[in-house]
Amino acid sequence: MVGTGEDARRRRLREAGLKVTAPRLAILAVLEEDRRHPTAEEIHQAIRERRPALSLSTVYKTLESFLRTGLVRRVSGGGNRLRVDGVPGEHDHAVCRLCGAVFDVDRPEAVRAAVPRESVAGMRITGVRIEYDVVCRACEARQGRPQPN
Amino acid sequence: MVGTGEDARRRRLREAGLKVTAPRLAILAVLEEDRRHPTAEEIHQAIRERRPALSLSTVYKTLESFLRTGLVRRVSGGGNRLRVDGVPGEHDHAVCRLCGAVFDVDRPEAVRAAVPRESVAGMRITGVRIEYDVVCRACEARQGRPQPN
DNA sequence: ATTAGTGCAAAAACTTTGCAATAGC
DNA sequence: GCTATTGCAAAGTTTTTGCACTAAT
Repeated sequence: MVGTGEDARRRRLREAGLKVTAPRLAILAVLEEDRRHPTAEEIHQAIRERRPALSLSTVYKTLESFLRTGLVRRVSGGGNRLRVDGVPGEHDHAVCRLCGAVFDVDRPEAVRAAVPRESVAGMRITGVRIEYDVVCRACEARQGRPQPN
Repeated sequence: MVGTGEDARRRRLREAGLKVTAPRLAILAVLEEDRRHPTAEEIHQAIRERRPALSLSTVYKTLESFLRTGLVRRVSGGGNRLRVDGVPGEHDHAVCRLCGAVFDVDRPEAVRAAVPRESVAGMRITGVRIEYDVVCRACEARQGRPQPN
């Protein structure tokens, strides 16, 4: 187990070679708690309630450093906005093609076993992302009036 | 075989319920020929050489209609820019984490067999996207070595 | 003490929209 | 002829940048 408290967050940051700062701890905490894979803007909003000083630009810079050091991975999610997944562990995502919501789904053992991990087409693999396009339940229910996108 | 000539393109458009127009044929042709999964801007540039009137806004509108009718599928590619794949057939993508280049890779039989196709977490699947994060050869050569992570 | 990280404002990049003109069916 | 599609310009979003300041190591 990795642990979910602030201590664990400090450790994760240090291990990634990043300085431990309040914005980073806060962003990491939001990513752990909010499993909807919030956009930069959403993270910013969530933290601003308690820390009004946090700037959106810091959120972007922080996500960039998290991405660069592998602390989080990118998720396509809805539209073209930046979304990341901060929860470690091999799992995949289902993205609603109508509303853009992102859901965690776990990776079946058979898939785990079959997917290449070392290299593909002669290039070294540093990560594998599997995404399912779906229509989520809320949108399925709302289907009478499909949303233009 | 699907065919790669203009006739085939006309047919694909009609079957998707879209009117056959010059911009659409041109965009479809670029997507077939340029396997780098060009961004909207790149498609625009490529076509402008021969058809200066084409507007970037038409490229976006067209890609949106292709996406909506399933003529192309979305690829995450580098950054958050819109990139699509217009080549039918089940294949996946390797995305260079440094330069954002996208390469087609085929889906091994074992993966094909293992990946869920019907539903996931109770939601109906309409498509599955598998993406490998890699460092492409050009970047590997340019950087000395990929970033440890 | 050093250097990475932050916040602000401004700029850049990317995408969408409104509308009149045009072309496909 | 009717309607979808186009092209342009303008507006809207999202992300990046420069820089002076602050805080972590």
